[in-house]
Amino acid sequence: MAYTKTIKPTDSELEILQVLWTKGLATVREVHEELSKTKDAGYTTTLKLMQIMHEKGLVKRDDSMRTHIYQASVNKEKTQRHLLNRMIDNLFGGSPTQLVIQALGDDHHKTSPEEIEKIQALLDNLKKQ
Amino acid sequence: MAYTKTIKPTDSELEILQVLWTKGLATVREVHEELSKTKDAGYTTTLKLMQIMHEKGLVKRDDSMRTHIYQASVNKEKTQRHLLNRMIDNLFGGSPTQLVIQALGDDHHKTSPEEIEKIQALLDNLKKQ
DNA sequence: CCGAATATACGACCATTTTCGTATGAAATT
DNA sequence: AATTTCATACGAAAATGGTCGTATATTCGG
Repeated sequence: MAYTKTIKPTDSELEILQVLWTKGLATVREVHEELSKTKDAGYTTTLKLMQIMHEKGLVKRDDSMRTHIYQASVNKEKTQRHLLNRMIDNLFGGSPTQLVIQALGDDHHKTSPEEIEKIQALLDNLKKQ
Repeated sequence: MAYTKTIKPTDSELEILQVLWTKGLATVREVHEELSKTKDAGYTTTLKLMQIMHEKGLVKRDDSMRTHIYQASVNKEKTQRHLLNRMIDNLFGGSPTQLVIQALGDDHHKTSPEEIEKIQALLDNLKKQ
């Protein structure tokens, strides 16, 4: 579908998608409660945001009841890869390797030995193909 | 310095920074020519953008001559890591491993065997520390 | 059955980003 | 010297994102 070409959720939309990806189905109130833990915005703000996301096709909703039920309509992994590709092109000159190097060689999110093993296993797999 | 905390270049600013990181020093016209290859915007648009970036401290400039000479004032790698960290937190639940997995297991930018070797070497190094 | 609570819709405001037109002056061309 | 070219500065429109107030309708508790 063509929509993958144009996924460009804003930061706020991404926060909402995160919640929906975790919960699967959720009402505006549920999403809002979740966001309230880390963010400070009014209920109608969240509502409006989700309405706009619905117009854009980022979320689906069941509005057959008074309280609408939302869910993400974009796939989590696909969205992640899409935004990652954008970043690779815009910021790393098209080289995923450069991105990986920066991601791993950083001390803010330091990578544990177990995770290193995991990535190495993935690389071994990739090489065999 | 505190400025690393607030690096948040817009997409347009990032395009300009890319050019400056590559060229080192450049005039507005040079940056604009470069951008014109892939983008369609007027000269004064690029100029204005770069003036704003100067106000924000994203670029430095030598204005002792009629034609000003610009250069990036933010470090490339530092900016990359900063934006990457934002993405890790916002989109990958704080796990750089998840990001790396998505980046490598993608077929749009496929990773060559040489690059895999390079990453593996990096990982071996990381493990030793 | 009535008031309080809760849900959606919608319009409007404000800040930021991106866009460009135009003014002005310096330099180069003829 | 006059004209064209090219550079910066600046103002302001247009687009976008985020915020919320208020109107209206539905549901629920007493």
